[in-house]
Amino acid sequence: MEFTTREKLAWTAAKLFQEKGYHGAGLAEILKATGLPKGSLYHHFPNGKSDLALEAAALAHRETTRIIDDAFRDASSYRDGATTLFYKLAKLFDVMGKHTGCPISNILFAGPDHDAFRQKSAEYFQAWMNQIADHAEKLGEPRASAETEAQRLFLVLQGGWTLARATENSDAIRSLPALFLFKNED
Amino acid sequence: MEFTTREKLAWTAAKLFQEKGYHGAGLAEILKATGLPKGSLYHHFPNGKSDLALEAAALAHRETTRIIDDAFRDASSYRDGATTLFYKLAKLFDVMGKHTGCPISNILFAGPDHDAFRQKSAEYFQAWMNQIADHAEKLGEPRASAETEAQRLFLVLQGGWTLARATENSDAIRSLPALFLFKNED
DNA sequence: CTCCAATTAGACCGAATGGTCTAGCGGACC
DNA sequence: GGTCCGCTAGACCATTCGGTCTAATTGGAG
Repeated sequence: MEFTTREKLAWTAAKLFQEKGYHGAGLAEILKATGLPKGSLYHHFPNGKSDLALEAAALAHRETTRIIDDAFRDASSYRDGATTLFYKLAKLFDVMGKHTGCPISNILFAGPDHDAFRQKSAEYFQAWMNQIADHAEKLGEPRASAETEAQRLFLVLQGGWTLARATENSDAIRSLPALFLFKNED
Repeated sequence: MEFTTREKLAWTAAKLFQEKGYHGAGLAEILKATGLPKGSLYHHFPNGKSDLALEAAALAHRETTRIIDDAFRDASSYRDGATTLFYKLAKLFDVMGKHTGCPISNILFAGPDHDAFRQKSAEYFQAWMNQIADHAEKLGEPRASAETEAQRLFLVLQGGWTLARATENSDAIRSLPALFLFKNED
């Protein structure tokens, strides 16, 4: 994997912020994990920690967007795609070490600039739901129903991830399809 | 409201931890909000911040337990009780200032003693789900279905609360009954 | 090779952090 | 009224925090 210095910083920060939250992860810790000196950080992110957090959140957002598209690309139905997505995310949770939370809320809810950060989180969440709704529509759901389903999926995923984190067990995420995808009309 | 010094500390800490997370809220800030000196804190909580956080989480847990019981006490059906619960929590979210997260995850996920804190969170979450399942059973649901419904309610609530926080709007919580309580079998 | 901008390197800083410690207040009890 | 003890009060401490600054290094262009 070829990472530029800037990318290395953002990825490492994203991982640590997701585990410990914005205030829980210190610059020294992030720098030590990358092996880079402080000068590099402030060269690439002139505003320091808050810039880094914003970039880390943007990175996590793009990555998640990619995972969603992957899950739905070859899906034959909305249910199929959603189930694939849950399984992909459960696997991601395991790979990340079972201690990570939702990147967006962990990075952006507790940060400084309370309002700017919070606004970004709402924007990212909405983007995910729109993206999922688009896939649902493409797979045959009427638009209104597609949007409802997308919101349901998002809500449930947040809850499942939280429970997985508390129990250190990704089964909480894997059980979501059974709980939410196969009890409803059509 | 008659508060002992210890209670005042725990309540204030709970509120600030919920808004800013364990590391986001400093002792100085908590102390300033209560008007108490540092000596009082370390008299009542010899282990300092981590003790205080544990007590704050326990407090939030008991309070939530009380709200759940209240919501289901006079309910004529599970749906009825669950709907009341969502509305009560939406109101709580508004009263708390629209910036609070789930007390348990905000206090316990990011704290020190990683494992002890995490274990407590799993314990509290499970207690809530058991409590809701008991209410569901009492209201006529078969045990297995009651447990499933309780888990569904918990997951959805976590997600709804997160979305409410991002949008600063409790409607995300108020819309949960429509999204999850009225589309299923029976 | 020379030069120059981009980047790395890390010493250094003031402020804030969680935590310790001693002094003293004030009510209960004899 | 004196003494004792639970609690309040806040000065003080070492450490860590995010952030700044200057010097060394690197790599490409001429």
